[in-house]
Amino acid sequence: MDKPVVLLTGPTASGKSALALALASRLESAGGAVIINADSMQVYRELRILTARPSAADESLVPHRLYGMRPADSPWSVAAFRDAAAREIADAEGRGSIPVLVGGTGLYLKGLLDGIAAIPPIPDAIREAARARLHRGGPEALHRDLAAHDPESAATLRPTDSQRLTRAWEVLEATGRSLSSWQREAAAPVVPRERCLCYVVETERPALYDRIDRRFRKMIEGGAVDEVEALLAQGLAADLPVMRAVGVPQVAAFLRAEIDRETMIAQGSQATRNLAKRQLTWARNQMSKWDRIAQDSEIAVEGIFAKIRQ
RNA sequence: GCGGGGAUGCCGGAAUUGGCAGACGGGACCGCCUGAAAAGCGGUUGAGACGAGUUCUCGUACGGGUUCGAAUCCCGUUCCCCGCA
Repeated sequence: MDKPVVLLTGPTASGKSALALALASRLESAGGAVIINADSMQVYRELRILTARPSAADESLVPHRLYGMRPADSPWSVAAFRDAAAREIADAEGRGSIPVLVGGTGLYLKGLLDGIAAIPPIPDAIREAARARLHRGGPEALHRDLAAHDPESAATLRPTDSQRLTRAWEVLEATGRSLSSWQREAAAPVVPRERCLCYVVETERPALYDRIDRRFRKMIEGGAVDEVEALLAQGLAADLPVMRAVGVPQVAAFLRAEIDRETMIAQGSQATRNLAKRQLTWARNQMSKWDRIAQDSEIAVEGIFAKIRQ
């Protein structure tokens, strides 16, 4: 029988990475494991501290893939992840290792299990034109324009949802087809669900929020400000995904002397808690069938290990 | 002690200067999610009651008063801030 693929998720600061590391170490005797990043921000090379990426020491213990391999000016995406993860999973299995995908980006994991519409890449010029249109007329105007040319997609989007409206517009412009029609087509899963062992790390919310607060402060004390300063020194476009990583806007405001250090820490912690809240909502509703595992690594690791040996 | 200013949901703060208190923002909670997802977006949120909704009662530090009507005006009390002693 095929070896399983392990998927591990949970809110930020829930201890996913440590759990993955413990599990991968435990799997040494069973052919080994490869940890594959399913997080939208830990891919960016420039942000190790702020994204709580596994340390170099951790990476030396067990093979880690898709971490810090993307320069800040090259946007990652769910489609890029799907393709890269498919390669990494196949590669790991080719060597008899068990792929362990870890990350808090629910959409990426969904893309892996359910697939994603086969929309071709959109040329940069069209993407930029769509954004320019948004900035010129605002989301309501974009919604009206979209409704005139693609009523089906427009009907599914709120006039305030600037991001999805822009996406629908650029897809229509580039492909001549409605985003809705693309999304109606059956998408191909990367891994069949039957082969996956899917886990959500369970957390107590007050304790999680507390851990988030302490961790963000520690990030700042541990060099996050320098990290962002170096990133900003590259003079990249402000709308790149990496610029929206939790902490980057807050540290940037501090560097511009708009807020003081404590305000930066308070706002960064707050943004992280807001993220965790959204991740919890996603897990509760989109991953309701996934197994829940305790934060305690020993128990969790043994539970997953036993399941793999079956 | 004297003079001046202030006290409004969990928080910051609105309220045409006597006319629907709590706008707007934040937080919290609930939810949406197909190539930016650590993103983007929606809902609820003063308290209580019942027949459960276009319902009723209470509610702007506390106690009185004026008025058809008070967060707003008057008197007293408490606390906070600023200035002077």
